[in-house]
Amino acid sequence: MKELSKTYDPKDIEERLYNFWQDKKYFHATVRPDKKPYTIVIPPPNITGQLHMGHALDNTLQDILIRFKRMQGYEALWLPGTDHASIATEAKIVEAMAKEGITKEDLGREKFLERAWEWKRQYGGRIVSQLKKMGSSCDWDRERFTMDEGCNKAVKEVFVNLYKKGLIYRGNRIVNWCPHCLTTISDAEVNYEDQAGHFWHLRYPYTDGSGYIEMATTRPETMLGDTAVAVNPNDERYKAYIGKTVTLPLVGREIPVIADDYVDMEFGTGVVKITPAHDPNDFEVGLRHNLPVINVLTPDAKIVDEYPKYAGMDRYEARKEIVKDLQECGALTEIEDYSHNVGTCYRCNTTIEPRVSMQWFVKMEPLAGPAIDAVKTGKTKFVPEHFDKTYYHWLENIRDWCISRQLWWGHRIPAFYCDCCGEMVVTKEDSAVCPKCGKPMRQDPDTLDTWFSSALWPFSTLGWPDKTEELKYFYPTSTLVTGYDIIFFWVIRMMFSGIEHMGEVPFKTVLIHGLVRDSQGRKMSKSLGNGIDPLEVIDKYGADALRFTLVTGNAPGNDMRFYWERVEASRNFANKVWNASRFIMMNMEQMGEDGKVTSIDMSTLTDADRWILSKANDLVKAVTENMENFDLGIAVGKIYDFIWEEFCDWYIEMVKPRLYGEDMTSKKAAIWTLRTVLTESLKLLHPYMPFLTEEIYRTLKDAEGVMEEGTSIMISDWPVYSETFAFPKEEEAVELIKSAVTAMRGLRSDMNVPPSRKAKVYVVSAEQHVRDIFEGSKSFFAALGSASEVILQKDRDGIDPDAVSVVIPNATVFMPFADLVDIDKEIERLTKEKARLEGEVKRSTGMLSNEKFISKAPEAKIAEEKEKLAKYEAMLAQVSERLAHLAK
RNA sequence: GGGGUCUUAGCUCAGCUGGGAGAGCAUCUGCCUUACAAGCAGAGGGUCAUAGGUUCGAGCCCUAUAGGCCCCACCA
Repeated sequence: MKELSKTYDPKDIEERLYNFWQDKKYFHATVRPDKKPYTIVIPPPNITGQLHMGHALDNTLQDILIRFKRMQGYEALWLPGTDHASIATEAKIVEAMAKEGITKEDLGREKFLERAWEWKRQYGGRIVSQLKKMGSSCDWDRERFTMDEGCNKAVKEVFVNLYKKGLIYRGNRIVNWCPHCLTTISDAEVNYEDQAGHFWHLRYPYTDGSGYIEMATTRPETMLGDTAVAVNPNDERYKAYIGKTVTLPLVGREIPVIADDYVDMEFGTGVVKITPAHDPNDFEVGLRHNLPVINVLTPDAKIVDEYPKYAGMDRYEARKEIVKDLQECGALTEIEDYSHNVGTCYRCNTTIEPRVSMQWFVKMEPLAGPAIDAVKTGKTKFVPEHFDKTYYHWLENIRDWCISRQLWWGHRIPAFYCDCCGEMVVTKEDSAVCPKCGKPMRQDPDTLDTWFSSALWPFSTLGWPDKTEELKYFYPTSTLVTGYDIIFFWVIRMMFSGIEHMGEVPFKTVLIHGLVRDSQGRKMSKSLGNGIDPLEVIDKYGADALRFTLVTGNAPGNDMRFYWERVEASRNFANKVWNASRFIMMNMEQMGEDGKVTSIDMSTLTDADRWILSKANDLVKAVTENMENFDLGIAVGKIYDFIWEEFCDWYIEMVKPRLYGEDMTSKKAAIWTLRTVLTESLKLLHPYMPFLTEEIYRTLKDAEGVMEEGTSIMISDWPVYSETFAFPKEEEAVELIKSAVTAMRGLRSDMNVPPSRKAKVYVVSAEQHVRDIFEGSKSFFAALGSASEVILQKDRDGIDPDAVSVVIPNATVFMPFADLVDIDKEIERLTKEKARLEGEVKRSTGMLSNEKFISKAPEAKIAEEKEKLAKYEAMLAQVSERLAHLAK
């Protein structure tokens, strides 16, 4: 048998076991019609990314579920992969190239893509190897990439399908434009933040010279593109002016005063300048009134050449100039401080610029409806449930999704144009010939939003559009695990895509988790520099400790704070398990062949054995239920409590006298029980702490002499609750003794009697069965209660009348160490105890004499309360009697 | 403006279908007891934000209030 070190050291164990699992193909899942599938697809991390705490949490949860289900006998597939992350990746590559002094354009599309793929080869593997360090049991044979051939095929299929159905269209619309990334971004990719700005009050003169109309703007530079001034049709102040024209200062353009409901009479002067090219609302107003759209900005947000005075100026520079000029010509009347909401690019934080351009869109309304219904009818459930409200709210207010991006890294839009006649063809083919003029067509230069391919992830990774066996077997997937921050980006898009293309929801449950924050509750971020590197945690405390920390005491959907102290506590628990196992195996070894006892005559089991077996049995039931309900934090808490308190602090201590004794039958029963309970506990703990449990499990199997080359806890059977191991009577018996021990320890502590000072202990009970319980557990009762001898009696005969005592239900325990005891202190103790019991009796009596309680409460509850009352009354009587005696 | 969520021990958080308030850390007191001092045995510490309501019974359900956080939203 292997020697186990005194403390658990994860360092040399983790990599070895991970390789062992991989070599044995234990992570691999195949189509097996005889088994039920359980499927999770990983939220693919960006290839540019490094493992952070968010990944660590997300992947820990997935691994727990997949390991649990695998042990339960499901064909458990955890399908991994990475995301090409078009904007993020392209930005990084462009940045790297900038350092070499070259631009995308210098390189050209083809060469740039070569570079990008090279980048992917270089960094795509990094995040994968980091996931492996977490212990993630992904089926790496099925690893995918959102831009691999299969995903590309799926993307083209979907695009063409939706286009044919009229759900994808091309249009000249106002979109969110990032002047830094030089691409459109979707509504979901815009972050809004409050920015301090100004309100510039302007007056435009009526062309007929009849005065001025006043309004305010936060973006004076856009006035160059104004094509109207709008008022509310019901606004009495301006009714007379509707239809007149004003002359745009600096520009000299004559523009109309129009009436539109959009204008709020109450706000400002009730007049709004309309710039259709640079404001989404103004664009809408422009459409309603047929206003010209005059673009004044270049893609990188500089003033266009049409305005020579400002041409080439950056939008903010131009703002200063224009404000100055407006002031000079008297059009600017006032500057007011004003804080307003400004949209920024979620990638680079640049203030976005609404811009009118020709883009591709997905028509959302027909897709959103079925996605809403799927959750309403329970086909897909959110855990916790309340996230369905967020989901509905988003889908109910969704706007068309702009999917074209002016980037090179991504899936190219499968549309082709004829430069000759303007014909357009949408096709899955790589090239097209104009059906009208027979000339080769030019493919759309744009690529698709990254999320367009992520949306197909649950089925594209299983082979769709081909009708593969995998797709049939593993789809729909079982559980999606992700953070609440990407419900909008990803979850809803997978939902409508799955429903639309597969005819079935992509997953049955969405398990939502929160954010891992720093110890002060702040978001971990690069700019704050407060991020904790999961790899550093693994290096210092082991992957198991990290995983344990991330799930303990956390409820689904809630954020958590990261504390090193908590990792330390987790590490301590790992060490506890390690040492308990070490203790058991040391004893097995000492017993030689007898230590390998593989079967047991149940009749040789003691009350203590039955008690812990029964407790373990209960635990199996509770943990399994909790895990099936995704209450992983609760489940792991129960495992922790059981192992540390019941098993280590109680059972192992109870069993020591037997292990150190001579009675081989009793020893065997003890060893068998220890081993059985340990094995069950390890299995329950395995999804949370895979490395530790595997290492112990294999060592234990070795000690039992049943180790085979492929022996592994991860493919062992999940424990099942069994009536055979339900021992309610023994549970009760041992709980009684535990309460006696606890009471005696408390008394010794109060009286300052050290455990080394042993004493005779008398257990007095009129009831035979109580004396029997103590008789059966004498050996460990003495050990745990620091007794030199335990004497069972019906009454107090022969016991030192001044002996201190504790009262438990139906018995009094006397410890005669008179010389050590302060009688006044003892009286004080008993008086306190008496008061407590009187309180209990009062409460219980009150409840039971309440007629409404008796008539309305469930019977079991009433019976339970009656039992309690009887118990407390008996204890109270004993305490009172002791007190009366001592008072004399 | 709309929606969500939180408020429980000194700190960070659990508390699953309503039935006598829990953990970890911290604090205090004893213990190097041959698995573990990363440990063992004790102890202190809470009007479960506030006010109503439903109920035999509320930390949990309902309503309002206060404060914190988050998301969504076109007020120029």
